[in-house]
Amino acid sequence: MRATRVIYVENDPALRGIMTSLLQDSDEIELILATGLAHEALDPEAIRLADVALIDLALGSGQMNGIDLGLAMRKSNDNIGIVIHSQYALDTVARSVPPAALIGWSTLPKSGDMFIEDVVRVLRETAKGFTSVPSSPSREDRSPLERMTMRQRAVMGMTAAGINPQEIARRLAISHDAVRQDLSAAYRVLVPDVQPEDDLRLRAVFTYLELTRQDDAEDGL
Amino acid sequence: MRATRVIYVENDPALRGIMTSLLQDSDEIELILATGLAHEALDPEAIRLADVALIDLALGSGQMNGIDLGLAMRKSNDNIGIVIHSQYALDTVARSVPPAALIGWSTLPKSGDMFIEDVVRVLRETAKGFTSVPSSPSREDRSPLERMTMRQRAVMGMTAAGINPQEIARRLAISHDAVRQDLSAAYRVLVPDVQPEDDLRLRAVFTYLELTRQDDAEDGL
DNA sequence: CAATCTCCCTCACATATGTGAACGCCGTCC
DNA sequence: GGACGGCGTTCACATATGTGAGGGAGATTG
Repeated sequence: MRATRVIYVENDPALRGIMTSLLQDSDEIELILATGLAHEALDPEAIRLADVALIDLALGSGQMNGIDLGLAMRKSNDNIGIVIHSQYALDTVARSVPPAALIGWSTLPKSGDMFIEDVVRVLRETAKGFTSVPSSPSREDRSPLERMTMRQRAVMGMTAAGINPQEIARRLAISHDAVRQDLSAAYRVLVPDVQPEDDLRLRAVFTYLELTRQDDAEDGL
Repeated sequence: MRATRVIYVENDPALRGIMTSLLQDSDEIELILATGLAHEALDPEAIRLADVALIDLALGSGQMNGIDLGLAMRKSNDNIGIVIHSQYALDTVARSVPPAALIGWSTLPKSGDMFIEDVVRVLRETAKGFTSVPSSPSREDRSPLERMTMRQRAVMGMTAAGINPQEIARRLAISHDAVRQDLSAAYRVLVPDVQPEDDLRLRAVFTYLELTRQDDAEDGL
């Protein structure tokens, strides 16, 4: 089995140095390019040779982000694997990359206790076309609050404060009908399984308060 | 007026037998459960149906006392009346029951010359929410909760639990119209100064929860 | 560009809600 | 006894509420 050829793009020189030497020590990896500059990583020749690119998500000001860089590299090599390396916000990958182009994309958290073996494994599997992007808040499994629009949240918030729909309409400068539509939509999200004995508005307010209270608690962490 | 539904808990089989037959003879009383065992009296279904419980204070060794049993029954039915029956130490009721939970509690001395009519009267009044323990608040300065009928509290309690009026009507076996009247009356007490921007039902529920939560806090004192 | 999506808006309609009015039923108080 | 007050019940009626249907603007995809 030949070594997996890797392009490595990392903004931070210290981290780049460490990872570079670790990758060079591995005989499953052939590091063909390591750089901190996006435009250096866009060398078509290198990209065509590479099996996979390990790219920092935040490449610093004045440079494109790692996702855009990965997409750009795909133009020179349809089948290059892209591993996005970041400390946080790895779910932006799932949101930013068109689903059809997502084959062969992975994310790799920058954690303090990472092992080079794991990095190597992710690189090799992504090079083979495996996709492991964290199931991001897409569609079904977003939290109820995330599944509501800004204005639906505003309307629910005011309702939960005991303000009636007409006053909400006045304060938000929208029609009474619009408020009721927002409420209705919010109910669907907050009370997905309405029981015949439920007081819909109260149930919705209770779940809403529960959810926002939980958020407050998380703010403190 | 329909018969007052009673749960009777008395340790002493002899007394229980006599009282049971006396209560059964009264057509103002419907005895739905008579037992000497606290755990039998904790049947949630019976408690929910009952208007009032007549409970011996000293239920014998190995059982909780009548006050604790009464408090426990309140967990299945917030608004059940509790009449504590005892030969002595009736003032422990006032000391043991949190003041705000004391609505609808009465004491009944076990005297040799008691008339069944008196028992019936105490049961019926306690069922209606009347409180007759040593320190009963005067009519003038009653808390909002005390200014509500027992049934209004029941209706508000269920509303605050997110149950809609038709289901409340079904569970309390009263008409939908009656529920709405009770709600309306409760709103007047709980939200004395309605602002034009208020959502009346939500405001009332919030004050109600506030008031009953205060009761919970006093439990810890 | 056309096809979708998403959000927002309006309209219509079936119910639900809040409340005044009026009556019946007890108890209480002269 | 009669007047009275509180509670429960029912009725009527003006609004409020919840939701389906459908249309429009703007962004995204193919």
